[in-house]
Amino acid sequence: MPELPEVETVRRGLAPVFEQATIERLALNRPDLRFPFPPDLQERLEGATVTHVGRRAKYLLIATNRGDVVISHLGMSGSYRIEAQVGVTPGTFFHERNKSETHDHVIFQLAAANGTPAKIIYNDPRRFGFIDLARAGALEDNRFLSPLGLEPTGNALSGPALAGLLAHKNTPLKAALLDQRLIAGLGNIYVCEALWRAKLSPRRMARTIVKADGHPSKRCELLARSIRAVISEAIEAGGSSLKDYVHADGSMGYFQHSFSAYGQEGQPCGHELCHGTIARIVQSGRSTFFCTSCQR
DNA sequence: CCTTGAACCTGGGCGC
DNA sequence: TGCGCCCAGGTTCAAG
Repeated sequence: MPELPEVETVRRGLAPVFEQATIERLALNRPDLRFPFPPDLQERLEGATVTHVGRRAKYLLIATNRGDVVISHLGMSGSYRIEAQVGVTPGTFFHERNKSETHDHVIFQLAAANGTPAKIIYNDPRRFGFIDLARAGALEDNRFLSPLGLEPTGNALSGPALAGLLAHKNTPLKAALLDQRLIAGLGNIYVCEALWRAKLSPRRMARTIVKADGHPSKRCELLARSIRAVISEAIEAGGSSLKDYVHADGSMGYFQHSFSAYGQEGQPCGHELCHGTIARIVQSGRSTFFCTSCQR
């Protein structure tokens, strides 16, 4: 599910509830997700107050007043939801488990501060997500965060910067853009969308959009712009809600209605004057959608 | 070091 | 209704 725009949308949904709230209790309903939970996760979080909910690439960063930072990755199917606890009847002790609750793995029970008490619940059917814990001053040393490349938000991802990243890459563009060590935050959807916008084939070797002197080609400049644009537009739209994915507040993102390539197999290419059709191929085991006519 | 492919999981959709 | 197969937003690890 979650690529950078979805994680940013989750961050924006969680921040108002999480920030300034004290974690009264942290419930772990199993010993691990993709990896075991840090052994001291509960003792370091219970009683701590959340000071900030941030994001790096596809990672949520939940900082506390004790100098700890929870590093949360949502894998393919992870999601957070908020449950305000109002009108809980003391006699109601039986609650039929619905389907989604069977994959509630982590529950942050927040203390009632200046409002109603709430729970923030991490749910993840496939359990590809994971949680790590680091000291705020040592995030650069974290095994998950330290290898990450450029954030595709803001202006860091310029044409020349992208050329520098791709100059010696002997992989198809698709694989290069998915490599989190180069650009951090893109996933299968937004790579397909960015390549479609830049009219570049996902099969093209990455280094071929860099000129011999190391300067970016026109297409490389366009690709950098396309990546920044598709990411910022998706964030504006509240991310994409595929399948059953919804935001922390239960609402749906709507960027999926703007897909030009991803999932559009057999549809006509939307580029002006192009009469091509969107095709689906498999690259390194994953679906790629692109126009075989205009994407070169 | 570089690149590719399998593995990790569950659930939904489809054809039979 | 059930079974088997394919597919899904990501990452790590082993092997070439």
